[in-house]
Amino acid sequence: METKYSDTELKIRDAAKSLFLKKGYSATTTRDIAQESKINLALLNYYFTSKRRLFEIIMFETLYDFLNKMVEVYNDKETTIREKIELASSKYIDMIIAEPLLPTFILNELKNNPTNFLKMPTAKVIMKSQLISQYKDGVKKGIYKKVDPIHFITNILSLIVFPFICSPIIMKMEKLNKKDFNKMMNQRKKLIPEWIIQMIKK
Amino acid sequence: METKYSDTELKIRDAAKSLFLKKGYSATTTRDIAQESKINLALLNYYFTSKRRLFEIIMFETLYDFLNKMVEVYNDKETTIREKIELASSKYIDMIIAEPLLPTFILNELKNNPTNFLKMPTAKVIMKSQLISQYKDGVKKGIYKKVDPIHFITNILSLIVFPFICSPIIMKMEKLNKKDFNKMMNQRKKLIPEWIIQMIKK
DNA sequence: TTTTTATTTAATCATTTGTTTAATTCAATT
DNA sequence: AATTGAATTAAACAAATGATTAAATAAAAA
Repeated sequence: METKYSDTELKIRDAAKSLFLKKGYSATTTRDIAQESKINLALLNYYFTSKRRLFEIIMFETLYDFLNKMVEVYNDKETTIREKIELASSKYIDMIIAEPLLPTFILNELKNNPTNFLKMPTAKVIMKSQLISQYKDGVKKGIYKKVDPIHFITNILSLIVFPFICSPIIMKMEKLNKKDFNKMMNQRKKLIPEWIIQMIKK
Repeated sequence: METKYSDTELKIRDAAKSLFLKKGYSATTTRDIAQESKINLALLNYYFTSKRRLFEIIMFETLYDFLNKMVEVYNDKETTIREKIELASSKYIDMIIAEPLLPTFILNELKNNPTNFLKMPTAKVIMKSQLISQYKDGVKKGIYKKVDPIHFITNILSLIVFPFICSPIIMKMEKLNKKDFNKMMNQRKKLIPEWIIQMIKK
C-alpha cells in the first residue's frame, strides 16, 4: 500500500483528469475542478501551484501510461507479427473502450504542446521495436511488399484508433448507440489483424 | 462577382476561422479575433451578435464544405470502386494538406457539440452512396469478403485522415519536418487504394 | 499539554473576457 | 448642402477566472 498522494491531492487529480479529458484545458476552470473534487479552491494552488502545472502533471502521466501500454506489445520476443497485431488490436481497443476520451485528448493537446512529448522515452522506441524488425525481415525475405515501416505502424494505429476519434460521425451515419459502437469495435479486434496481414503480403 | 459579405465581415470570418482552427473555441478570445482581423472589438458583436454565434456560423460552413467535398467522390456513376478510392485518397489528402488543422478541429468540436452535425444532410448520404452499393454488389458476387460496409468506409477514412491527426507523433518518431511528412502522405495516395482493395478481396 | 507544522477555509485581488453603450465618422440619399 | 442610416470607435461594465492572503483548524512533535 503506497500513500504517494494525500487524499485531497488524489481527489483533485481525479477530478482534473476527468474534466481535462472531457472539456480540454481552456474550457476547464479551476472552480470546475474544485467543485468536482469537492475541495476548497485554494487547495488547488496549495498542492499544484497553478492550473497550468496541474495540467502538465496530468498530461504527462496520462501520456506516459498510454504510451507505455502501447509499446509493451511491440517488444515481445516470443510472438509473431500476426500475434502482436492481434494483441495490439485487442488490448488497445479494450483500453480505449475503458477510457474513450483519451485519444482525442492526447492528439489534441499534443498539437498545441508538442514539448511534453519530446520528453517521452517511448515515442521513438516504437520504430526500433521487435515488431518493426520482424516486418523488415519479412520484406527482406520477399514475403512482404517493400513499403516504409512508418506506413505499416501508421496503418495499425489508424485502423484501431481513428474509429474512436470519429465515433460521433460513425454513430450518426449508422444510427448506433454507444453499446452498438463498442460491439462494432470488438468485431474489429479480429478483423484488423486480417486486414493488416493482407495489406503487407505480396 | 457576389458581394455577399462586407469587407470587415469577411476579415472577421477569416481571422476567426484561422484562430478557432488553431486554438479551438475556448482558447480563442474575442480580442484575439479583433486583433488578428484588425477590426474594432465591438464590430464582432455588431456583425455576429456573440462569440458563440460567430463560432457556430463558421463551424457550420466549414463542416458543410468539408462533408460536401467528401461525398462528391462517392456518388460518381461512371467510376469503379478502385477509381473512387483512388480519387478519394488523392482529393482528401490534397484537401487536408491545404488545411491540415481541419480534421482535428472538426472531430474535436464535434465531440462537444454533436447538435450541429445533426443538421448536416451529407452525413447519412455516405452510407447510401454509389460506392457502398458497388461494395455490396461485390460482396453479393462473392468477389469481396462479407463485412459490414461501415468497416469498409471507416477503413478508408482511417487510412487517409488519421495520419494527419497524429502527425506530431509521426514526425517525432521519424524525425520528419512538415515537408517530409507531406511527401509521406503523397506516397499514400497510391498505397491506400492498393491496401483497401487487398483488404476487401477474398 | 504545549508548541510547531501542515492543512483547510472564506474572503479578496488583479486580470481577463464577453458584451454593451454612447459618441463619432462615413456614405448614400434627398 | 442637409439629412439619415450604417459603420466604426473608445470607453466602460459586469461577470468569470486564476491566484493569493490571512485567519482558523487539525495533526504531529516536543
